[in-house]
Amino acid sequence: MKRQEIKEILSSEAFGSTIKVNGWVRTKRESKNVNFINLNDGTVIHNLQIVADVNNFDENILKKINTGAAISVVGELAESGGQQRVELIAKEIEVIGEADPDKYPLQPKRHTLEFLREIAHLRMRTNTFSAIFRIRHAMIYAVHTFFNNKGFFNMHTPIITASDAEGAGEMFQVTTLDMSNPPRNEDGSIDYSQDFFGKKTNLTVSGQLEGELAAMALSKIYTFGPTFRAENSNTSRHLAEFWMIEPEMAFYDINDNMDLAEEFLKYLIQYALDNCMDDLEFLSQRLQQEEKDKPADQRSMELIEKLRFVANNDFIRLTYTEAIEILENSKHNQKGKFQYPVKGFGTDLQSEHERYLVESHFKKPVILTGYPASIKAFYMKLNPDGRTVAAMDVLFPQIGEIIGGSQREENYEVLVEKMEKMGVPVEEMSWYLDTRRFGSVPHSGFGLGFERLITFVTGMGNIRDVIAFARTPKNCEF
RNA sequence: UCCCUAGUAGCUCAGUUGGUUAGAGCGGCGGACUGUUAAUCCGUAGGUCGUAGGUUCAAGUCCUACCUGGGGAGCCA
Repeated sequence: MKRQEIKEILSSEAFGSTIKVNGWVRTKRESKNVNFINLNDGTVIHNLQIVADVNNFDENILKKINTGAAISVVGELAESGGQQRVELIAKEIEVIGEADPDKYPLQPKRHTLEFLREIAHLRMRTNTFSAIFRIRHAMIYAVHTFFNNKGFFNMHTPIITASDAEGAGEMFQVTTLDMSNPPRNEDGSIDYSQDFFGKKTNLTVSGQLEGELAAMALSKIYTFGPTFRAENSNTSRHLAEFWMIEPEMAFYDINDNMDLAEEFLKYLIQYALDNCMDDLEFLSQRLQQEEKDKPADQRSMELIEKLRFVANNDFIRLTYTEAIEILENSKHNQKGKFQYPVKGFGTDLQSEHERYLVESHFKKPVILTGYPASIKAFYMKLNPDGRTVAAMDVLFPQIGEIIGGSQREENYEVLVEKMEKMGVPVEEMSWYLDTRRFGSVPHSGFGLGFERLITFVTGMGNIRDVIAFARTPKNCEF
């Protein structure tokens, strides 16, 4: 008999028909005459209630039906008199895999996210994490759908790279050399000519530079791949291994770039609202339980309301210079409430400043542009004023920078000059500079941290809870 | 990497100014009862108090170092 998935069973009208279902036991309630088993197979957040008449089953089988056990049930679909619409009256039950209740860590009780993080191999079996990973899948699908609909081409850019000039952070080295006895040059330095690729190599910190090469041929491309940063970052919004989406578009200026970024984010959020409502409602309820313990002024907007708000309202766009002005004139600053006082053009914006703009001043997502050239990467296009660049950061409440991007410097001479000024090795990058030598055009792109998006959409507080197995400093379990 | 904070039963926590045999709730197990909803009620087992040193007649409690978790900062997506 073919197994049916709980998602379809729960919307079925075929009362009286005999069906088979497989899944994992969430809870069992024992009565004198019947046992109630809540079964979940991960296809949907809701459980199917199995009703087992104790007189029809061997006591030893019922005893093995504990929280976490995998079972297969054949039974008759029936209307339920309880909280659920349908239930399954069991005729046959097979215990496929037992779960010793004395040892199985997930018991029917509230667990903290910190504890569940330690048992990440089992936490997908909880409502919270199964919801998160279903939403994560939907967002992956939505990313590809969005770009495909717009005529973008997906590029797989290299994971291993010899370029250490991307300037996006510390890199993980990739080597096959014997670490305890590496070959050495006469001066004592390591001889990488004997390494696998004949040179020093690392894991990629960004696919952008290769993405630019592709955009100079295919017009509009995007990458969606793993990204590795060996920064010693211990925060709720950083991972050493994460997934990044990087579109790159020829003939797009900074305004086209902003339009795309805003449309993209709204599309993704709307997609979640249209396709993941069951899971979002569950996560929302979970969050509201948590919020109950907080003082009223620290509570955040309800999850679904927040997502609708972002999907339906225009983002605020302003320049760095305007932002500095707002911050300088704010009562917050004049009362000295910023830990880092705002002192005119050139000061790098701190988290507290970004949060003030997004969460207190505008209460909306903000796109900041026109940053001082001195605090941004070499490849960003220099504005006519000669001191700012066409950079853009999209700032979201709670998570801060969700997108970072820019129009790229397409002028060969200007780019080389900036590289030399910032210590980027020009000769090693000649392949990159070729795009500016031959048929150079204005172009733009940005990077979206996928897990930061998922953090926002699910309302989770820690980025380690929206990736299956988080890699962070001193942590590479599973 | 820096600042703050925590580590006591499977989980979440309490444990007074250092003072006898270390407590609760949840979960587990046993039983009662019941078409139940994380069922309810009664009973029961379960702890090298993060690790290593130190102070003291006496340390879960005080001191030092280290490890790990959490919050914040920097770096960024």
